[in-house]
Amino acid sequence: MEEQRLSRKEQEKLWRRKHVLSAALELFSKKGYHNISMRQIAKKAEFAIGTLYKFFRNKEDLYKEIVREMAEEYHRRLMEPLERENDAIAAIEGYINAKLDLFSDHKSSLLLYLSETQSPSFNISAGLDKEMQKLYNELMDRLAKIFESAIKRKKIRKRDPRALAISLEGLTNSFLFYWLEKPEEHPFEKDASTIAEIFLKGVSYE
Amino acid sequence: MEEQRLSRKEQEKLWRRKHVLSAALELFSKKGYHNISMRQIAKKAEFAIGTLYKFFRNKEDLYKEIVREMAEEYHRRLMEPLERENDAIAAIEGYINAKLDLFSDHKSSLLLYLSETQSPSFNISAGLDKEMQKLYNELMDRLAKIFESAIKRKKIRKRDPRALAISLEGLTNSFLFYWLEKPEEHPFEKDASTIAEIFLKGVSYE
Amino acid sequence: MEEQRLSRKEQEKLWRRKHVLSAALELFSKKGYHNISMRQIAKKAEFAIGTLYKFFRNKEDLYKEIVREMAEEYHRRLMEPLERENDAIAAIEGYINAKLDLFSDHKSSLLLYLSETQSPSFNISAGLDKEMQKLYNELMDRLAKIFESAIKRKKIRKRDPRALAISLEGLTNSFLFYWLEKPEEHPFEKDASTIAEIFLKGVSYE
Amino acid sequence: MEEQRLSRKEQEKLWRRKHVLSAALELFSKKGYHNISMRQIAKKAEFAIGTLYKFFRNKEDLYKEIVREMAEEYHRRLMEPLERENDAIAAIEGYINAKLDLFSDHKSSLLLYLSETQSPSFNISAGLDKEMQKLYNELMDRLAKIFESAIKRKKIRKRDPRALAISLEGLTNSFLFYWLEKPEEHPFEKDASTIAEIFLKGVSYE
DNA sequence: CATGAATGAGGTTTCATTCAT
DNA sequence: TATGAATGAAACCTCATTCAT
Repeated sequence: MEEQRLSRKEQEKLWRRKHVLSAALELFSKKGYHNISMRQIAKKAEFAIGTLYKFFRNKEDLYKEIVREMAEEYHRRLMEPLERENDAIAAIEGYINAKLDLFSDHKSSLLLYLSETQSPSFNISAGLDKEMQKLYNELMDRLAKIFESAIKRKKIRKRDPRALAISLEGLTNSFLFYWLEKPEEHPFEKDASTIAEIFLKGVSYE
Repeated sequence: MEEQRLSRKEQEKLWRRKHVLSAALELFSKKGYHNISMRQIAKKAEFAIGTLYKFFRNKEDLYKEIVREMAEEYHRRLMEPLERENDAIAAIEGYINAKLDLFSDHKSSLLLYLSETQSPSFNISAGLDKEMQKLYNELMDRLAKIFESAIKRKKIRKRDPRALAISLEGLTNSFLFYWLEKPEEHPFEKDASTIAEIFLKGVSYE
Repeated sequence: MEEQRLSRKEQEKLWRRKHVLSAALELFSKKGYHNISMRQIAKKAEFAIGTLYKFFRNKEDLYKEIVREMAEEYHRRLMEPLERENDAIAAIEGYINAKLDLFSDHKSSLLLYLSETQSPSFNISAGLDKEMQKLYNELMDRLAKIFESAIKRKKIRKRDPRALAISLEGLTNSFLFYWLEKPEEHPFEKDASTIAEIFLKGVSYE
Repeated sequence: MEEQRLSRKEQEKLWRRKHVLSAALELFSKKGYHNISMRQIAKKAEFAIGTLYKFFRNKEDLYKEIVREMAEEYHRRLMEPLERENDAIAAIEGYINAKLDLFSDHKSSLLLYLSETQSPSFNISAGLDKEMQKLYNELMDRLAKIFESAIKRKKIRKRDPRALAISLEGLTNSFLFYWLEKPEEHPFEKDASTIAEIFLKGVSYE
């Protein structure tokens, strides 16, 4: 609807911008920010270097945009089950599933994402920290709220809801990392239910 | 004792080398490998650039050495409680405590360590991967073995020991990261016992 | 004609490349490869350093290209009279003349050329040796063949044709070097005929 | 006799100096001035770097000393037959023989020598030129004088004696270079007599 | 006196960014 | 508007030379 307002030219520009972002993401996530040059991005995106600078003020901006978009997509996909499901257990299972899907879809770009969300200290995105933190906090708050209500309804044992949220994050991350790094090993079922079971058994009332 | 064998000169050289490593660590962990120049390291270490190259073949070598030393210290400190304690529960509590101490002592350098152990794909330490993986696997194996025996002795519920090891890793990491990033917030007791309780309650019989 | 195919841009690029080569040649032949920096070449060619690297992968490549072009020109100019003239004597006289012209035109660059053809052991152009040797051998073979046929036709005394070729090389080089180093001295006529006479009287029948 | 005046210490110093020169010569003649570092020379000579600087003011000085000594030895050895022999023909044959011996003895270091004598323009030995030129001119003068007297005695045809000297230089150099670069090929007898015959037949009466 | 650790100027090379076309 | 050649700052690294021991 509202995008109708954009002229064809603006539409095209937007589309080209996306194209550049996607090319850059692929390269960055394979080799890292510092090992990819603007020339390489330009080549992959099939634009001239100068054109990239029409879309982004500089390399850092281009990078920030990638991280921002990634963060937003991830946030959207992880929030969705948490907001859709009424039942706490279902919400958590949905969340774990969404995270697993995310990891499967974006294996390599994930490292980029995590290096940004988990170690804001020495990354490129100065100034992005706050935005990212905001999204992350939203997610954690939402998780905490779900735990809080589940505790009230005696679905899970009484514990600090924030601590539970952190726990869930930790569990999912560690399993997903493990699977990411060792795609071949199968000591146990490699799907969301493994994590869900461990977490839920751990926190549930008998 | 055995270090008596080193001449004063050798001792001094070793000390100077350590001095450079420590200066570099501080810089790298604050800004990352690519954002720190040899000139900056030289300045911080109060040596001439050329001197750094007496100690390390090149920048990459210097970096690898840092990561290697860090990894070895961390491994040592985390393994220690696991090998000292006979009781599974005590071992795990000891492990969590050791990890907390580690995080407190080496806040910033830790990010360097984790960026190496957790995302070997686009880091600098080509060839260091295997060493690091070996240490990490040793740790995980040791944890798994402890869980295995605890399960046999019915101390904790039957689950895949490897999965338990991964879980513990995830839980500790997420809490410690959380505390690292938000040193001011105290939604719950910020010590090892919080994690230990969550983990152990989750996995224990009744 | 065929160069019409090159676009104006390509033409200009080629021209600029030549310009760099010529600036570098002048510097190298005055001070030698190791005593000339890329910065100096850039300055002389009135380009930024970075621009040099658009034309040549690195300093060595730039140097090799100079030597290669020089060798090819020299080869062309020296071969020409040998292939044009049917008469052995005329061919030799033509060759000596061509060499004299060459020396006059390219005084300084010649030392570069000779330091490459005559002492392939410790020069920069590893890998260029073979090419240069090939050209040089072609020339010597051609000279030898001319002598062979002249001997058959009893134009010159019977001797090993290869030895005669080497002799001619030696004579011409020594005179030309002599003239190059002492442009002012005139103990005898300073032109091709001096060498030709010495050589031909030496080898001819009566 | 006169060296008795030198104390043992001075003798030793002199001896050590020679040792350094010889080590450096070996290295320089294999790889060239710019590809050999003071460290390498120190190592080969089994001295500390600092010690080299007791003997020579700097790298260039060390190099000049090598070239100077080399030039003096060569000069001595080439002059000797020219001054010993009374007969022009014998003197020339002796000279060619001496040159051949020289080339055989000092194959590699010769390139160093020739790069200095033949292309004084871009070498390291700034200021050495004059000395070298003096020695070289002495040699050429002596050769010229011999030719002059031989012409007077009708041993060889009338020609400019200087030109004959240059010719002899050229012939010997070209053959010796040829043999140096292609030690395996034998198109003709590879000894002094080949050159002597060519030269003498070329210039002689009859 | 001999040593070699330390120095730092200066070399080569890369690459984000600009701007004339 | 899109281009990519040109730019030059700044990176890594070497090595002749010095000087405290």
